[in-house]
Amino acid sequence: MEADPREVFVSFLRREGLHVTRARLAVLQGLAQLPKHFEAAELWGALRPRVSAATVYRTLELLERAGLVRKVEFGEAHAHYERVFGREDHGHLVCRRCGRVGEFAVGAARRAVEQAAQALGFALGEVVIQGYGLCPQCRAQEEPRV
Amino acid sequence: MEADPREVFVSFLRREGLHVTRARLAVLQGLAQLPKHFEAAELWGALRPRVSAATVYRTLELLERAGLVRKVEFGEAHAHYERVFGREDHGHLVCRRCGRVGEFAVGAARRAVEQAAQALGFALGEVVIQGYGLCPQCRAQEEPRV
DNA sequence: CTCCATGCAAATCTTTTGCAATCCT
DNA sequence: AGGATTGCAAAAGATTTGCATGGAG
Repeated sequence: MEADPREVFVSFLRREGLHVTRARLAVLQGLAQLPKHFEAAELWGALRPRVSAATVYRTLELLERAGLVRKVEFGEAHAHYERVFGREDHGHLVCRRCGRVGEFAVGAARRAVEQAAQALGFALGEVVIQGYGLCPQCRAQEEPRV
Repeated sequence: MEADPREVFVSFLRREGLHVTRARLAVLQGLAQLPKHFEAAELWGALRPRVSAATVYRTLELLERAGLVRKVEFGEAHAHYERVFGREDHGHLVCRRCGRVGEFAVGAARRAVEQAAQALGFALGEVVIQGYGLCPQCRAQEEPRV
């Protein structure tokens, strides 16, 4: 089922009584042309027709609510975003040196969190699982021989 | 072994050829009087003798390198920090409404991440596992009856 | 004595907001 | 028409940095 992102977004907007505007669609389309992970500034710079930064942020929030985008923190000063057109369930391995991001499945890990949430009485929503370290490339460069 | 935090910090500073100053010790001591999780501003406000905000940030970075503090992101605009005097291994459950934070052990979950890191060739360092949702209190308030 | 560290204030940077003009429905 | 949305520029916050003065080794 999980239809075309545009469908999803438009439905979302209608449902919320919001307008389907050119700026909003431009942002949505911009997403498709960027790597899966991106920063607000990158998206802003890639848009055509141009959309103001303010609107980009405003729209990112809507896309998040619509379930098409996820905000992720990689330990840097600014936020990163992740396209979520296909609702996978995965964690991130972030390279501390070059920022490269790898993904992996989190089946077991997620279950552990769900269990903990239940024990503490939390109604669990999103789960974030991230590992920080050195990617293979930077690792090789780092230890030329130890 | 894992001695007194002050010992750890002083050793760290010596090892790095840095000075053991009054401001640095004040920050370290301030940590002990705050809840386990705190924000830079809270720490800054609690210090006596007074230490400038700039120095608080500079010192937090040193404490992080010394392994006494961990920077954590709870999805808010500003960073949060966590005291790590006893190197536990845990994840966080963050309430989206009130910000309350619960902790839980992450044995199995961590192993899953280690396994993924190995598969991808990452040299794994820190692992962050966080769940977002509603704490019991906010949950009760949220669904007065659905 | 020589650097390192601190404070202060200014500078950065990202994200948010007020408001008048403009666009959907 | 009528409320929602946009762009612009200013505001807001958190964190960082330059630089002269004071402090640790």
